[in-house]
Amino acid sequence: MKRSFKLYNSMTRSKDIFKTHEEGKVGMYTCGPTVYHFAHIGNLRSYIMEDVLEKYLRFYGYDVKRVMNITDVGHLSSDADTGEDKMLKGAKREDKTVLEIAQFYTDAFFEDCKALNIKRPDVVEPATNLIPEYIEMVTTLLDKGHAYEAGGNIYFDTSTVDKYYVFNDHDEEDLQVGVREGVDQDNNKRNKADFVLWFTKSKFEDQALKWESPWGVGYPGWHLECSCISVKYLGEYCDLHCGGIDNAFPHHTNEIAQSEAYLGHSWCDQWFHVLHLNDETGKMSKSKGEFLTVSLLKEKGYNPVVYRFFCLLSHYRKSLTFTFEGLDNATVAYDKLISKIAQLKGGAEAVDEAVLQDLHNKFDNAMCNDLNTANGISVIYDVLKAKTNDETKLKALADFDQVLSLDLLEAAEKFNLEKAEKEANKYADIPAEIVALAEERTEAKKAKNFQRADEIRDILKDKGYSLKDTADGVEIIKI
RNA sequence: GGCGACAUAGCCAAGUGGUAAGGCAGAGGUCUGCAAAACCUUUAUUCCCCAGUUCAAAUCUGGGUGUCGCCUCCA
Repeated sequence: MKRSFKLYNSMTRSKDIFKTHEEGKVGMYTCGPTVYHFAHIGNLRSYIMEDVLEKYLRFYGYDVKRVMNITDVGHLSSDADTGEDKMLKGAKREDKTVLEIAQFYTDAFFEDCKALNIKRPDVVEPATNLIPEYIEMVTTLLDKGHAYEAGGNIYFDTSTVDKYYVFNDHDEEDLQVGVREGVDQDNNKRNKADFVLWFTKSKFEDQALKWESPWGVGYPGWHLECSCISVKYLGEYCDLHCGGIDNAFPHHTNEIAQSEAYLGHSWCDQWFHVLHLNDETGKMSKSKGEFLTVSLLKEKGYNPVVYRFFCLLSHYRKSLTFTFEGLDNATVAYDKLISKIAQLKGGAEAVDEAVLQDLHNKFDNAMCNDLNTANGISVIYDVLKAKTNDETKLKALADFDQVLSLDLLEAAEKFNLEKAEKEANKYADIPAEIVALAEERTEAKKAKNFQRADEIRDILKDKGYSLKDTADGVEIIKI
């Protein structure tokens, strides 16, 4: 019997049984990055968890179509006249054109994803590719009376939808405008929560990207792209929409309002939000200046996959504090895990199907309970401890790794290769004199002349080498 | 000011009414001359605090406290 997949839904605020509009098929939308700078590892936490979600849906048996946008235009820090365009800011910072910036950071983003074993979505669409679709949506919203023109811009009128605050019980009066520094009130708005669909009166003299529209030359507002890209590739119904928790309001709230107003029916009922990665000072944020990237982790000698492991060790719906101590902890745990897997010898025996099924169920049980990756990982330890043959264990690990993507088998194989190579060249960089002494010590040990053995160890220590007896002989380490 | 989430050992973390998973670190042991590695065993009478419901609460309810997030940069 197939287990039902329970997933927390931010819209209902409860763990619900996952459902789709079309049997067996999932249309999944992910809010992609704004490509004005490198992604930091906090951004990537969301993409890692969404990747696990996507892979689990496939593991479960769904046919998944996943769509992601790339925000390369229109993401302003505010609708008011002081708002900055993030892309433009990035371009200025690096003395490049907006398009160069977009291309560079899009490529960088997918490189980071690759390092973290995040699969590229089936469809990746830059926002600037769908201008005609945006114009069509805004036109329809104006025709239906959901939008209005004021002060040169087109706004969405949030008072025209039945329920605007879908994720929380905000009271319009209690919303504070300008909580953040640098955000001012826009007096063109009829309601506090109204948002811009299309800018025609460009606030930026040097705005690089502008398009003709029925309302004059301008550019789209930020929220429009996700609605249009989703409708274009997934049709009128989106089964599952993902993103970081900070996007729930206003971004996702606005997407829902405009999409439903445009389509005339409900659009997406299931929302998956990943909580933030914090550092010791709070939320990790690009605007604070310093932020951690994948390449920085690599520079410091960390394996990016270990960061993925670190993320999977905790639940996506809990904020996670990043510390290097925590990452070190994860590194040790990961390396131990890999060295244990490396000792498994496959191929000799037949897979024990009953045990394999049992392990599979255990893993599936953890994952179908709101994607409990921490429990999923502890099933890896269950596999290693299971009373069964190595072939069955390897099969089970390969099974889980379709979802976890922790390189369990690949890293183990690499571990063994490196071990063999190290064994073959173990004395390559060691002077012959030292090797001779080490061998003499081994002989002394065999002859139970421990005094001489320790003496040689001391001599070698003075010369800058330490000895470690291993199962395969003696290892000489340069200090 | 409003809205929301979270609080479990030295650290990370699971747990969704039936008597506290797992990992890291620590302790003890086995094995090796000693180390190291490996393996085995062990580590929370109690889950932020105070009431309440119940035969039974980390789990449910009410009230506190603390931390974090959102309220037009963010994932």
